[in-house]
Amino acid sequence: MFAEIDAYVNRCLSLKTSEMDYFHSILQSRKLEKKTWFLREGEIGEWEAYVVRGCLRKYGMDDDGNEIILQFAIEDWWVGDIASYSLQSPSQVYIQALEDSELLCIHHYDKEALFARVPAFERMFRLMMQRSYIVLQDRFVATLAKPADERYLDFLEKYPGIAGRVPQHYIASYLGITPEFLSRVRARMAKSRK
Amino acid sequence: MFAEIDAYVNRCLSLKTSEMDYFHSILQSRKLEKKTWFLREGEIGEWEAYVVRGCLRKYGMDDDGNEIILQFAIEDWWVGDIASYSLQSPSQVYIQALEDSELLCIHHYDKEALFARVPAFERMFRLMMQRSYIVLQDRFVATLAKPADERYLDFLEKYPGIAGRVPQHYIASYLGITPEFLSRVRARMAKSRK
DNA sequence: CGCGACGTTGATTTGCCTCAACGATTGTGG
DNA sequence: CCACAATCGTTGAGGCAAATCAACGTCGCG
Repeated sequence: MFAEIDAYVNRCLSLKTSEMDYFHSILQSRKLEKKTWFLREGEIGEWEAYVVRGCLRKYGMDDDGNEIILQFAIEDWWVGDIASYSLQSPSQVYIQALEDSELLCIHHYDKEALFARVPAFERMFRLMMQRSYIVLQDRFVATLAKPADERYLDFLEKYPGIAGRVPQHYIASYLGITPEFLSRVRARMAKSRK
Repeated sequence: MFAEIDAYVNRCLSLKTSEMDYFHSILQSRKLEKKTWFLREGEIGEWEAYVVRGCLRKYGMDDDGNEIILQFAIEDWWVGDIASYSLQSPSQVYIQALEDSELLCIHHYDKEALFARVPAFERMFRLMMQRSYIVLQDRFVATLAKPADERYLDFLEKYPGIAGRVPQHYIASYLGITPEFLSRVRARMAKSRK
């Protein structure tokens, strides 16, 4: 049950058994059915989750009611609304399972207690935030600087595991384009490859 | 000399005098003249900087040679290329002073040593990364979801201190539009306000 | 079977870009 | 202190990438 997350932790830290045991003791296992929500807009993001199995999406709504996908989370990723979680303020995003999923969840309070008791975990979550930031910045630059077809190819290359796993219109949203336009991009690409 | 950064630290941590002294001992004061670079593309980002006084911009280049502004850094902000700094790999961005500036710089190795000696600093930099991530995510969503004129108004409201301080075409770049288009946006707004 | 979720395609529109020319301001060397 | 060059902002004409709106085919599934 803890095999995957332990490997994740050990990639960043080296801990005593007792510290690892404490970490395990605050994790809560949870199963999430396809199409159910882990977090809804307006709720306080009290939980952060490590994905053991499955696939989720984090998304927000713009003023016209269009969804904007902020993140896909598959195995070995963390997902949560950092803004809401850290400020304990109402969330502006939704987090929803796209497949039946298995999570290990950590509560805000338990995380703070964890930091107090095993400060090394500050490091793990710092490194996690750093990686998230780098990924987001790359994506931001690409969205401004590259046309949609290149961004689509980049996505296929970077996340081959996700592309075949989620509906196409979610990928369009992740890329910052409409489903219709992604369809045209693909049609154009298929034609030019012949 | 350390007044501002000490206040920054004390907002996150409470430290002993000896720990603070050690922190001071690894900081290196540096002045940067207007239009000179703190970091250039291709260099390794060995330094991270706290801005005591002045104003800098961090920017990348797209394939057509257009600049994309990733961040403005004024007083009480940190600036550095996290990707290059944490991976010690060649930077893809430039960091340049827009005014004569005064920085407190910390070297990659000294930061690691600091973490080893005073683990509480992991917390400070974790919180810093979190805030940066939240800001970037907001900006990303706005760039996808809102038209340029709204983003411009948001910017004026959010960073009144920056808007009057840097050339307009840098703000355009920050907003993800061309200088010409920002000029038109402003013209339109001035007309409709009459 | 019938219905909803999904992808495709066509016609039209639009937000923003490109290129180009032009004043105004700033800064700088002689 | 002036002359000249950058730098900066504005404006116009034309173009393009992507959005919008709408219709239609196709699956998977209760």
